[in-house]
Amino acid sequence: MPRLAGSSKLLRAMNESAALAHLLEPGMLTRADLRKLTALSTPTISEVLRRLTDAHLVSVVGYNSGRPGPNAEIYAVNPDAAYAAAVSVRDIGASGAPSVVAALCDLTGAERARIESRIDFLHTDPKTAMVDVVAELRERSGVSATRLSHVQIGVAGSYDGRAQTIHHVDVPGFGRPGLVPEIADALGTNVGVDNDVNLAAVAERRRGVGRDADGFALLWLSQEGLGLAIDIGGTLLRGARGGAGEIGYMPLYAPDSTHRKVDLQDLIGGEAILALGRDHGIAGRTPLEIVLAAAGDPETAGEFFTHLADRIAVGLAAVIAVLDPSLVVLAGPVAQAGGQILLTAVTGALRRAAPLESTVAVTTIDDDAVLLGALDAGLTAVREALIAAIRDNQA
Amino acid sequence: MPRLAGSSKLLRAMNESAALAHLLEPGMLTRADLRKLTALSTPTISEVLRRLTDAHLVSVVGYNSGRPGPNAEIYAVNPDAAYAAAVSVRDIGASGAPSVVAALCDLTGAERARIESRIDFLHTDPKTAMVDVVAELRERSGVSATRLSHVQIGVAGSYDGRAQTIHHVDVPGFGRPGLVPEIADALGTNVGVDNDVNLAAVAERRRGVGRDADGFALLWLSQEGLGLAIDIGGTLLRGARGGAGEIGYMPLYAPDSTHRKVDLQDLIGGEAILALGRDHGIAGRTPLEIVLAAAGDPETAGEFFTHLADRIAVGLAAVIAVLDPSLVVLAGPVAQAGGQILLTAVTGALRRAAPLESTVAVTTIDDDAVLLGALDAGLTAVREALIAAIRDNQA
DNA sequence: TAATTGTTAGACAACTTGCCAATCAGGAGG
DNA sequence: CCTCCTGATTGGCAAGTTGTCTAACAATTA
Repeated sequence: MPRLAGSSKLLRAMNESAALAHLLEPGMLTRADLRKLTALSTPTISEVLRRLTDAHLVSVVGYNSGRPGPNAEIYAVNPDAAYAAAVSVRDIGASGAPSVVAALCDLTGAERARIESRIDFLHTDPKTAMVDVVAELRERSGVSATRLSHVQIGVAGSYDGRAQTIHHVDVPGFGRPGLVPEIADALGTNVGVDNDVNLAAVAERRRGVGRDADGFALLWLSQEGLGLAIDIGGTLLRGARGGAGEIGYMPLYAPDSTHRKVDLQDLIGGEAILALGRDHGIAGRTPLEIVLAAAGDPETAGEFFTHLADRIAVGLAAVIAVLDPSLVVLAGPVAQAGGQILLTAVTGALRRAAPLESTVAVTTIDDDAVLLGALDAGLTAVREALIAAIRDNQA
Repeated sequence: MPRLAGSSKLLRAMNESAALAHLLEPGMLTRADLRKLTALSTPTISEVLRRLTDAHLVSVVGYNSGRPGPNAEIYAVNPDAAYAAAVSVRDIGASGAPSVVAALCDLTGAERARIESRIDFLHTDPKTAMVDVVAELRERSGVSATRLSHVQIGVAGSYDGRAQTIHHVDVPGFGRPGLVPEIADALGTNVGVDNDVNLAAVAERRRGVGRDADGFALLWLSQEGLGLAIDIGGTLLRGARGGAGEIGYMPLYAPDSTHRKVDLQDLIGGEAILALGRDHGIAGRTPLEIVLAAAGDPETAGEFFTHLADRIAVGLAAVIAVLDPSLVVLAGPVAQAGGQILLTAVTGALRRAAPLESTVAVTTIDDDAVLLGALDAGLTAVREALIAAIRDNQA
């Protein structure tokens, strides 16, 4: 595919990139390992490593012992070569949960700082909020501004990468056109924005049940709403204007037009779960409380989850018919609360409703999936930037 | 991305590949053109072209005149360097239309032969049928077996590339596991199989309204059934088992459970169109006849197409919610018969039903879209094989 | 002693720069 | 109108540069 042409300089750049790439996917590698991985000769590997260490990108972290001969040097990427930060922004809601969660990690992915705070975006400008949060992250972890190369923002809304604008956001101020470039400018780093559900899918791909899947669809059920993320071989499907997966607005077919227009949000959104809970006599003020209560009450649980699963299957059947994913992941606070009971219910409902069989699973991520996914996304952005920089600076 | 490493041989291979790739996307190029495209120096370009001509992959096709200096040689890819064939297989049906349409083209895409025939697969083994058809194509065009490097088969069914098996086929015999490798073995070429709708989308991408789209969804409405193809930046989304886009089986939500289970096929499949025609008093024995009759009868047409469009919008709304395509293409014989009237009706219906706005268009391909798409797909396979062969033979 | 690590030296392959001859278009002069 | 000169372009050749590979070697450890 890459119809790339060039001279020996390109060759060197490629070889360095390849070595760095192998060292980045968490590897403590000796020269011999790299020789096998890249099929380069010993002198070349030595030269490449010399350059990378000179650039402070990799360093010797240990020595291999126990085998005949000199102890081989073990190389690893320098954790402090670059950092990535992630900020997860969500609507405050009634729950009083923190509206901003942020973290910073080094090049190996180790988390160095985390902040949770309640910012009222009705009275705070998004740009200054982002700048302040990132500044505090840097302060707490002692990271200089120059070494922080990417900030990944996650927000509930669809991000139009072409227009660099966030659509369908509930959080005040974030819909303003031109905001993202402004933030990038103020931060002095690269800034990525993505849908929160998409970022949760990134986390699921790297650390969750999606690790070995060649693709999956992730249905996110939260207090506020629902969303879908589509992972195809590790890359996310975003759609023309970032609107892919906005299935909350998916209209449902009603044969007799006397019914008012129904969409999927009406079926499995927060309000719908509240109503469904009431119908089954389950107490709870929020959707999450209801699902938790149902999961803890085996008697009524079955009925409740069967009905909920039938509704979920309505949406998933359409998704499966269109995408044929090998795996469907249920995630988000509500789905996580439903746990195994919900999983078996949905599996059964899908077997009845969907023509193609897909494996269904519940997320295995306990931590804040959106934040972790944002960290992961930021990290890969940093790594690709490093590799590309090496490829270009010398070409 | 390609963390490729190597030595000078790789470099030469890459440069030759790059030059060939530029010559393949239909280009009559001089050395100077290639210099600008590849950023290589004159001696290198000369050497590369010398090798490519020695391999009979490219040749001088003319001379550039009118400018000062010697007339520059114009190079182009040798049309006879390799050939691709395409076979479109469809169920015979009641129409008596040919069940097999096949064509063969050279490396530039020029069609050299085309065959239409009626093969009754109840009494003919698919393998021998394919071999015979390809043999006749070769005979008519005078192409030797060694130069035919790829045969692309299109069939109404989902192809599982991993298991190399065709699922959900109506044509007898084609569902047999192991058939595709057998055909490839008998033909002695590479064989690709794909869904007919997917191939129509390939044609739409290369020669139709999808040419400049960064992605589109193509809804195929034919006499027999319906299908969806999803193009994302030029690559087709096939799903885990090739089942992506099988929206005929997409179940529709019926609020009151007294209704029997309805799927999209029941709404806009052939039978449904027949029934809809009857309801509107439109005569016709086949769905195509009905739509043609409706399109020719302005009085009842409006009503008919409005109702049909409403139903189409039901399916498309789900697709749009999941994928957010920038363009939706209506294709297939039925959609083509509906033409502009259907287009405006669907556009209106979608504006009412779908939350995201997508442009809708009708296919602009008059010829057999599936066959043309199969040719295109086969051609790109041949080209990529050529490029890869150059890249590998010398690496 | 044998195996392994990492360095050094020389050879090889491929690309680039710089130079040169050959070629063609256009304009000036006879 | 014909001829010749100028300028631009094409393509080839030689020398130089860059980068990798093979091979030999010193050093180290079980």
